[in-house]
Amino acid sequence: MSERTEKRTSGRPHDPEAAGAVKAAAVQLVRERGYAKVSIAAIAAQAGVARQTVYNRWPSKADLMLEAVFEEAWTLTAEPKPEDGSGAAAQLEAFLVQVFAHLTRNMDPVRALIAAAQEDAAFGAVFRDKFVAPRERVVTALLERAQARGELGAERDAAMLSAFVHGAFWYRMLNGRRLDAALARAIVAEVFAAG
Amino acid sequence: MSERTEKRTSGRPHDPEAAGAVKAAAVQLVRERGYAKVSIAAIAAQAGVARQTVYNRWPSKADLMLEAVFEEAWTLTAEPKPEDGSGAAAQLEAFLVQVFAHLTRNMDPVRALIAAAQEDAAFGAVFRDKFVAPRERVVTALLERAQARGELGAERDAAMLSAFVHGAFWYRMLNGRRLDAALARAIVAEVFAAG
Amino acid sequence: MSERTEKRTSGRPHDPEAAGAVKAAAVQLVRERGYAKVSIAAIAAQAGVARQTVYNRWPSKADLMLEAVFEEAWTLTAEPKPEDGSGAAAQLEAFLVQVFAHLTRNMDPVRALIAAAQEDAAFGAVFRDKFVAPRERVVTALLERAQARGELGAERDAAMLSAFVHGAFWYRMLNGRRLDAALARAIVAEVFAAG
Amino acid sequence: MSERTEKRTSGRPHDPEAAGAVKAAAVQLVRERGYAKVSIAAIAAQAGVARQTVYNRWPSKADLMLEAVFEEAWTLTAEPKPEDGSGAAAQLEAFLVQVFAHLTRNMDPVRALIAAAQEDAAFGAVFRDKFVAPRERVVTALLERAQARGELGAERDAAMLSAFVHGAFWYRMLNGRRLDAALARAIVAEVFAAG
DNA sequence: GTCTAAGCGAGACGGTACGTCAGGTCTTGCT
DNA sequence: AGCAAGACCTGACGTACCGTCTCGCTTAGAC
Repeated sequence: MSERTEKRTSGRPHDPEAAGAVKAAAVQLVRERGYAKVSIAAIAAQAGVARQTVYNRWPSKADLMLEAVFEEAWTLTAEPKPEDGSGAAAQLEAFLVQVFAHLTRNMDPVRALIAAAQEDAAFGAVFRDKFVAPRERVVTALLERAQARGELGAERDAAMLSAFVHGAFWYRMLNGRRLDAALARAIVAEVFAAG
Repeated sequence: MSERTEKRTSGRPHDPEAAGAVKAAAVQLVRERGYAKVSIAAIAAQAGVARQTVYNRWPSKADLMLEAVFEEAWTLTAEPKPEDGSGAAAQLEAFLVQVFAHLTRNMDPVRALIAAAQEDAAFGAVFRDKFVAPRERVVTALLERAQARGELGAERDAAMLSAFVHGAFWYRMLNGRRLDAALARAIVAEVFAAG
Repeated sequence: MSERTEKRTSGRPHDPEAAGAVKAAAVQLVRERGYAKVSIAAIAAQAGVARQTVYNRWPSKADLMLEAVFEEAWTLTAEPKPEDGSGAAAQLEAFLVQVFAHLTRNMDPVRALIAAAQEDAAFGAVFRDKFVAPRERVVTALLERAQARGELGAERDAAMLSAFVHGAFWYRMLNGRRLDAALARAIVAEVFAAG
Repeated sequence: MSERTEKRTSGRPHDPEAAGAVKAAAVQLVRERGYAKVSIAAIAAQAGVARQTVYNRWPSKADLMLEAVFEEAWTLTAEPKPEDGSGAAAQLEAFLVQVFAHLTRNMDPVRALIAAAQEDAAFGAVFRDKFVAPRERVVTALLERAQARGELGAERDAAMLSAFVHGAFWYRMLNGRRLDAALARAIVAEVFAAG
């Protein structure tokens, strides 16, 4: 995620294990106690690392969390949907099921990250660029393909519908409800309700 | 908002000015600096009130904020939509315009409250009961009336559509976009797209 | 102890039980927890009395304590030593044994009062007038009678010796040692050592 | 006073100036306002140091005071009395004059420390070990040497006399009287009165 | 028998200080 | 030059008391 291209010429290199240990500790502790109750000191201690080492790499707890939680998600959902012959509705449902599964496993950290994005504008921008926007684009592209193939009315606003879709499960998630297959189905049904 | 039925039988009564001053100070400071950068001490100082007085009445900054920001909103949106002869689409749009106006004026505190609801489960429950659920019910009821009058397909899921509607502007708001009349129009258009 | 001569003409009279309950609660709590850890609120609660009622009667915790602890001691030691025919040494020893018994029973409150007298000059003055000076005078008078009867050298400084005597057991007490009959005997022995 | 034998192997070392500044500020403020009216926050501010830094090093105000006030006194009185050929009475008087001078300069902090020792048993123990006991031993040793040289009756109880001596000026000091050369002379006179 | 002054239980109020915690920076010696 | 360790400054937290102040309610002696 942070392939810093500038080569540093001298000095001790970054401990390759440190970053991983910190991220693992961060995710674990957040799942155990919740984001707000985890301090950087606690993460460092859990990782067996000095507190400064955390500061050396991430400017804030939220940035660390973003990297820790979404490393896996990134590769997972960034890949474009393959044209597998199924209809757009089925593709969307499959995508949502996949996303819901990941979110459900990381519910607390994700909610915490969305919260952090509200309170810190700079982090919010990074969060949207790295996490929110790509997913929104995936759905928008999917819907546009559906329109091109006549599966969705050409007069519909694909970008707005994509926001509807994400909004629907954000709203559920942020209000503490479950994200399950039934929800994915219901969302898809409403999106395609008008034929 | 706080129709406390239990009569305080004895003891010095609450200073009626203090609560108002604190809430006013809270709203003002949050608008100026943002929720996270406002301390309870600063609110108390701005209100000309002892810090303990704030703790006497509200268990947390979020609870204070909830009361401070939504006192007005409550009376505003709790009132049932009058049957004014206009169509459901127009009613929904009017409702959304009204809500958007209030949210826009209180954007930062509202985002902060949603964030707080993510980090503190107890507060989240209160927040949902007092603020989220009533608004959701207003829209659900509106859509159900629309179904009863044939303005919306009977097979649609009114509750889910209501979540769509709220989700759409939550998603926008939480990602730092404006809530304007165009959005209200677009939401209504998509909801009623399928006739 | 507080025969306020000014008669109040009207109004509800002081509750006669309140003062007693407060003093009893004060002594009990101090013996249980130590002076510093007892708040006026706790005393009032224990006495089943409003906090203000305590403030109505005593200007400070120390004043309350002084009255609570020494009501009994006052009558006990204020009475002049009877000329009972025994020698001055025996009289002094008897007096010390009596004082030690009372101090031992109220060790913690007494130490707390001496401490309070160090930290609050106004209270210190009262403490000395009401408690310290009378006891010192008793011993001084006793020693002067001893000099008059030739039991103590006329060249000795009775006032200084009295300070020696009190100093000896203050020093012991303030350093957490017991005040027992052996100490009384040793003090008397040294005072009369020079014949 | 604090020969901490454990070597700190790593980590940032204590700021050598901070501790000194804090102790100086503590002594100064106590002399100006009295112990009870000095808060840790005020000491830290006066020293130009963070409040937490004070908590880092001393568990309580009393511990800080003990170290601040008696650093000088420690070296002063811990040194054994040189055998300078003068008599025990003269030696004792010289010692008392020296002690009185130091106490007089630090009257308020010392009284506060004695008070603190009454209210906090743990601190009291430290206070006695570090401050009271050594001084008592100096006098006891002096008196025992006097006995060995026949300047003081062999039948006298040196330890008790030492307690008399200290008790005499504690009693004076704790009752707000001055500690002057006349008192030193009077104490010595009474101790050696019996020859 | 009202009136009225004062005590009382209760508890909010303006304050001050407490001790804790976290964040982020800086300074050691070691690798 | 990164690392482990840890002291440092900053600032907010929530709690505990303090002493004062209002309430509504007794409780008597004065009118």
